[in-house]
Amino acid sequence: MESTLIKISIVEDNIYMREGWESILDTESDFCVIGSYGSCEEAFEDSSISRSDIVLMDIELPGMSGIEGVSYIQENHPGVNIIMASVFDDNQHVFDAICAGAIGYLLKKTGPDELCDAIRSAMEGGSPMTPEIARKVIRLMQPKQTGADKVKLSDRELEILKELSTGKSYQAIGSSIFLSEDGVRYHIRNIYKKLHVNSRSQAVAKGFKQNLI
Amino acid sequence: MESTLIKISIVEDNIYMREGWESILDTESDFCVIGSYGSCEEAFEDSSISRSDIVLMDIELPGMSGIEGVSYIQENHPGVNIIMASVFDDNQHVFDAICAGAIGYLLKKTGPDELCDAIRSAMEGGSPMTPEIARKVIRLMQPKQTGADKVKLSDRELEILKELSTGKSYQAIGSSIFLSEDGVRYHIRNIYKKLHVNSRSQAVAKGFKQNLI
DNA sequence: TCAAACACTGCATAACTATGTCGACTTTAT
DNA sequence: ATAAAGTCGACATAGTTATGCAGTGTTTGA
Repeated sequence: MESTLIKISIVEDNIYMREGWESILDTESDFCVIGSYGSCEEAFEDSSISRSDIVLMDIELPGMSGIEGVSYIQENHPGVNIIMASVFDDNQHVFDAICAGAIGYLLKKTGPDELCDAIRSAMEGGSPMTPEIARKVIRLMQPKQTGADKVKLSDRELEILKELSTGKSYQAIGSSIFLSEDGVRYHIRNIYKKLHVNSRSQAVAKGFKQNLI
Repeated sequence: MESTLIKISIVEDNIYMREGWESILDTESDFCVIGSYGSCEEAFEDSSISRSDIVLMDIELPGMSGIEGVSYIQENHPGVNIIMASVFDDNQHVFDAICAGAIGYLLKKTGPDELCDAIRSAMEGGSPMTPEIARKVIRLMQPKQTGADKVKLSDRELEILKELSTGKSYQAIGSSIFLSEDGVRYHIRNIYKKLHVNSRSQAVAKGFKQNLI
């Protein structure tokens, strides 16, 4: 079912790498490389990005970085699927790229076949990643608690902690959960004790850090 | 390089499904199914989970759910890699499974070859997921902002927002960043304006929601 | 049945916060 | 060169918060 060509643009400053990709993709009958650039600035002056199905983008680029490039494309041409390619596999790069809106993340050591598979997978709604990157992504999502300082708040306390994060006063919280102002005070004291804090903002911060909110 | 057997346990209540998996895995020379159970309770009475390299676990189980099972194994036998299998591919199930500590997530429609590949990939540090699940995971990580209400805080404001989340008073913040109490007041006013809030806890909450902190 | 733990209510107060207003200096853009 | 925007210092004050102490009623377990 290769009825339509997959239109691809490439942004990569290393000319050998770029030409390597081009020749790999050009030999596939269902791919069509419609743009090839050495920097984001160069790419964004042209219109082929907006017509692309897939953009293959390097992270380390002179001038505007690949991460910034992803944000730009996301803003201006949502719908274009961006696959990042990098020699880096550290958490920060992966995290930044994904948060900026990339839907896939490959390492440059990825072989020709895997590259082609990745592009087809991205077109079919997948998110191509090397297995190691996938594991990293999973680890990034998992709450990184030691388990030692894990805290159990009661349902009532959780309810009130959520209200706290909305900035309500004792009185306002009281009326929204049908409890006296002093009742709210009582629970907030206990929340503070359990979380080892002594202010609303600290409690909210801990709540977020521990995925309670 | 199949020098060592990969030890696998299965937790799945549907007997046909379970026996299907067993027979698939048994035909592979590098796999060894060391335990097979219809529920978490049954599995945890035995010792084979702790000796497993991989646990293949259903999400929908009678009694203790697969999600709870993952948490239990994580607590008691960290190091055991758990792959969830489910007919569900909705965000909540995927998210819960991953947060509980699963390192892979397959749909039950996954074929025999993919199942075997997934297990080998998990052993090599990967995170097996169907392409659709991978996309879901990526989407879960991406901040879901409309872009309209996206806010830019200055470096100074960000610095102070972080201090706010630690519960410091105006005075304390002032001395830690070498600014007068009133200077801190000035910035906090502006943070409130930009974030459309009027309390510290609200500001901190928004800061977390928008990944500013 | 006694104690202990929990879930509140009530009250008091020092400390802190949110917010308005005025003025000064610096940087950036036009 | 003038305006606009951003960063700060000062002062005032109503309103809110953090926290201590003292009760009351209910549930749970020994």
